[in-house]
Amino acid sequence: MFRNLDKSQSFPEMEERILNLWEKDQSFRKSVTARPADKGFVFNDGPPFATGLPHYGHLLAGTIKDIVPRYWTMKGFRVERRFGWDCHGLPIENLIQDKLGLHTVRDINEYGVGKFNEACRAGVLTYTREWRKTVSRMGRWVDFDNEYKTMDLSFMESVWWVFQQCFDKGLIYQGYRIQPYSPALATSLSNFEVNQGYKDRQDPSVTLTFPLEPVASHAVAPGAATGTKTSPAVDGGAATQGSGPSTAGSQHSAETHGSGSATHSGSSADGDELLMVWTTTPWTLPGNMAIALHPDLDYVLIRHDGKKYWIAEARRAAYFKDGEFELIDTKKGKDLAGRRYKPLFQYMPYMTDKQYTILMADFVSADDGAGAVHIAPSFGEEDFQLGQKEGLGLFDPLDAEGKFTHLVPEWQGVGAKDADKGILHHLKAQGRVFKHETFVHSYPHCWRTDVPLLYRAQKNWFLNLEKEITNKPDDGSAPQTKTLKQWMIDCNQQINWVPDHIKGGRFGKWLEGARDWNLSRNRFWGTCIPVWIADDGDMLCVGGVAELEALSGKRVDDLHKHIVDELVIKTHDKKTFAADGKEYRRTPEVLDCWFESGSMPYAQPHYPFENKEWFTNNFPADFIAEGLDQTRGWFYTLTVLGAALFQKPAFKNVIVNGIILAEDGQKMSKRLRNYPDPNELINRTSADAIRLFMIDSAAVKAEELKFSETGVKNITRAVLLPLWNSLSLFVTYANADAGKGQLTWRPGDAVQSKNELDRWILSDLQGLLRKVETEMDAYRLYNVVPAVVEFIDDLTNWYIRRSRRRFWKSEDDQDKNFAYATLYQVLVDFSKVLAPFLPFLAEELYQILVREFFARESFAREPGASGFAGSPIGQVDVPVSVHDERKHVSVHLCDFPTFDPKAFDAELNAKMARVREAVNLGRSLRSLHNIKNRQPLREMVVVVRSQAQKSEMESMEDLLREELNVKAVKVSLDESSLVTYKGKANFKSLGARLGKAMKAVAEKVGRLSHEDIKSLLAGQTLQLEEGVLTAEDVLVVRDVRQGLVVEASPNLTVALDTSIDHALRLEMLARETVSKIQNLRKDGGLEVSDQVEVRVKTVSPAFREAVETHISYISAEVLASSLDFSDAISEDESNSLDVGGEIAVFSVAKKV
RNA sequence: AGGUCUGUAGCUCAGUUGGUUAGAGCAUCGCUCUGAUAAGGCGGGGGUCGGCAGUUCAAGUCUGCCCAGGCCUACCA
Repeated sequence: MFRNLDKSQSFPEMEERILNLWEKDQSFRKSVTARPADKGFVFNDGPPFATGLPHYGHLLAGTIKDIVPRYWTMKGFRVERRFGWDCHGLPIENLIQDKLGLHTVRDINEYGVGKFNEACRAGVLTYTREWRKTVSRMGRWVDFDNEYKTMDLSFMESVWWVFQQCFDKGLIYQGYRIQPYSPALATSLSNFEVNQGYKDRQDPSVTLTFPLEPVASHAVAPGAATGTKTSPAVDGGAATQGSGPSTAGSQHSAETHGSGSATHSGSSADGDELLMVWTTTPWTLPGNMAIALHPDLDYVLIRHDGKKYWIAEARRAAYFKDGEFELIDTKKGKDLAGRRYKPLFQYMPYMTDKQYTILMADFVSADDGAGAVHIAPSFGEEDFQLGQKEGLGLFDPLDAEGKFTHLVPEWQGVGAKDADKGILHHLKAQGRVFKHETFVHSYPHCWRTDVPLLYRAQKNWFLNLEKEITNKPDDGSAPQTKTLKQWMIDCNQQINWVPDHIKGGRFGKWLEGARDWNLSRNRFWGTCIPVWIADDGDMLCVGGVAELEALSGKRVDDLHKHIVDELVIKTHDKKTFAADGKEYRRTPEVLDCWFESGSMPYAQPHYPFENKEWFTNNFPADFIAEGLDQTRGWFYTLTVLGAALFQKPAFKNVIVNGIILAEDGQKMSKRLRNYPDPNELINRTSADAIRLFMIDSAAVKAEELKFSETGVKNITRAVLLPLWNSLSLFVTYANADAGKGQLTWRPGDAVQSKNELDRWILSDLQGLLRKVETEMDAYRLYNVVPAVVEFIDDLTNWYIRRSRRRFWKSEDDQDKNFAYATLYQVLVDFSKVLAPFLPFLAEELYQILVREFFARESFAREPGASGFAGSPIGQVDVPVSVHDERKHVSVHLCDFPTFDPKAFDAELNAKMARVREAVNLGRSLRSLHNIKNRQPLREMVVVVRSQAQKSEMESMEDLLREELNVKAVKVSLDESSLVTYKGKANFKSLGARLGKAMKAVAEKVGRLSHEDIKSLLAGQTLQLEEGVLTAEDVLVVRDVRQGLVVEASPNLTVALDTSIDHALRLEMLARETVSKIQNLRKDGGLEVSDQVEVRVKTVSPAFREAVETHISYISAEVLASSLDFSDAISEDESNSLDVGGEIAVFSVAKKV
């Protein structure tokens, strides 16, 4: 006996039950430990932030992260899955800041870093319970009990080790980078924060003029003109290299103001040339150090209003109308290189000969402005790069709050942006402003305080991607030396990306353009940069707790900032062991928390402090799955550190999922409420359906998915319900037949059916299996659902449809045994195939068909219990604890079925496909000619294309007769009487051969006669001017001959004889009668096996004759013990039948 | 602004090394079947394959430019 299915049960309820079962049985743990420890499949889970609730994006990624490990578990691998939590970083710091009312970095420092950090620690896991609930409810098996957290001591210790590895390889350095800086918060911001604050603002748009020094003096004796300044330049340059602009500034403030008119003395004929320069940030002008031109752009010197201006030729028209100027000279940018100009201000120390000269830069364009760029290396990315290249040094006259310092006395104490006006006013007075406008552009603002950001050079810790690394191949091959970046690019080539285009596209391009990674953040709650620095600049990098304890002499059980900042390392002379007085203090920054995420493969197993051997065998990971937004995030940081430490990729396979949008195509938004709450939807529809819906979409190949509830419902209808109905049919009949006890088949018996239909569905299942294996091995999840849907269609709409009578009223017990054995086998195997995708429904199938059944069997074998055959119909209540030890407790502990070539029969599949095509053509014919299926027809003709197909089709004659309700099937090879042939050129075969003659031949082929094509089909050839035609070169088009009921496809031609005589009409009425009585049985709530007494009232002679003629057929079909005519039947809408005006009224009563 | 992905039926998407009647599912309309009933089947309508140019005997498919949308990146002065 199988458990009788509860018709009113919902899928979500079933899922809840399965969750309890898994919990009770410890199925997840068993599924892991049942597989050998030395056959691991490593899955790494990217840790989410628990500062918010899980949304559909997480559910999608979570589903992928569940399906793939479940699949490989069933393939025999041990797949450990530990959940992880990302604990550090700005999201939690911001939350806590809001909670505590701390607005700025200064506020936090005053509040106390220790208290602040402890508040972060206490608040970071707020939503973990909700996460666990939702993730589990979706059916995801992941270990929450052994979760890892990035704030764990062991995790942070491994991160230190990773940092130390990089440090020891010389990859870590300190340097400047231009960063967005919030003057209000006195801190630099991350890109993420910057992107939140873009908005339009008005800024000045100013064109300035810079007088050039005479070319002669410069060209003849460049040293002479500037000779007096050579020595301070060297000093200044050296100073700025190491310790920044402020010290340099204070040393030179007085003596360097002289460049103006004094050096401009030799005002020659050319001395009045003015270079036009455009800027939108006047506040950066006190930091101007040079002007950049593009070497290959043309610049023109023109005279206007008595003055001479240099401007990019392409920009000239934007400033000077035709006819209002006189062209004096044209030069390439490179011909102006090195010329000196008169600076606007004299605040800056003199640091290098290149200061206040024209430099060459490729980034200069003539798209707008004047084709000349003002360079302030402290205040712009490109300015900084150029400054580095040319050795300009830095000059940043702003304090921590973005206000000018004493270095710029006129505006001392004024905020940078606020100084724009004053600076412009000053320059106008000096006659240096050619044009002053205002324009609106998108500019980033501080997302917390709304003030415009400044871009300025900040000192940071970097990972050097250009540093060379030599690997240590473990396969004995020769070591190779490449830059870290090149290693990253090479490692990427070894990764299997799904979809493939990410490898060379988005990710590959990003790698090629990658720049040194800024690792430091001036924040509080994170893993600290483990570098201690002495007053003389000497650095110690600490790589673990034991090391820190040894160096500091203190016990350490937490590595957070407020703890380790207190630890001062005092060193000793290596010879005398006397304290040498050097004190090392930790550099204040914490690490970018992406560094922690990228360290996850090492930090989760606490490598190398623990699990050393395991790690050696299990790196890189086999599989990860994350969203497209991780290209610059986790995918990148994993790759950088994998390449830096081991010159290997950190993962072998990755599935990249796309963004989930709301049904309306908009982003999902809590405010707009344009999507259903995930938990509510799961409880309304089912996790299985949601899983399958998400997997059956482009979202598993990095494209976006419009989440639609209709889509989820469609999955329920296309997959869950048909499967459930199939199970229901099987259980219903198996239980009914079990009560009768005449069948020899028992669940678990091998299928030995000779029935072609049985062999076909088993073969078809093998085809599915092979497809699923192929796609899963390639991580193409999106190809699985279509194959599953197709199989379900084969199963329900052909196998079960065709087999229904075999279960229902087969007189052949042997064939019935075959049918049960086959359907049982198919359902059990199918449940295993579906298990990774539909973990709940697959489990329910398995529990009902296998585990519960065998539990009852063994229960029934106990004294006093009855066996399978003798059990009463109905559910036998067996405690779950009683089960057959030979059977796995869960489908997820089973092995994934392996493809069996012996059971796969491609020819049989093709044959069945042809028969189904014949049936479809026949159905189509009936439909087109308005002939109901219940009307039997005399004959159908099937024309096939080969002798082999003829005998094949003949062997399926019974099936065709039954399916199409025809009395006889004639299979033929000659269709001449049914269709006429026309030809169409086969471009594929002819095109390559004929080339340009193609068009002419195509036309000739179109004009070929019926006979021409017939002879081609018979194997002859046709001679044309352009060449010889064979059957292959012509696609045959079949035109149905007038007046015939014929349908043709390339493979088959089907004709129906539609003449209906009296006998056929009676048969039709008999079938209508059966159908009507069956419906009345159903409406009357009768059991499938109930006997009935039927009475009929009719005045129609045709009906009377039909019932009398086919009384035994009708009685047998409807299980009627009696069938009588009677006039004493009260008629209503429901019990009367009207076929073409012939009317009958029925009464159906259960036989007592 | 740059990079990248996407654009095919009302909707969601397939579409092989270029080959001539461009497919499927859903939706819709019509017909139909059924002791699997939260169903099932058959058929109809519905397309200038985002646009323009090019290569070719032949372009949804290849190339170039443009348009639209998404994502990532980005204050080019």
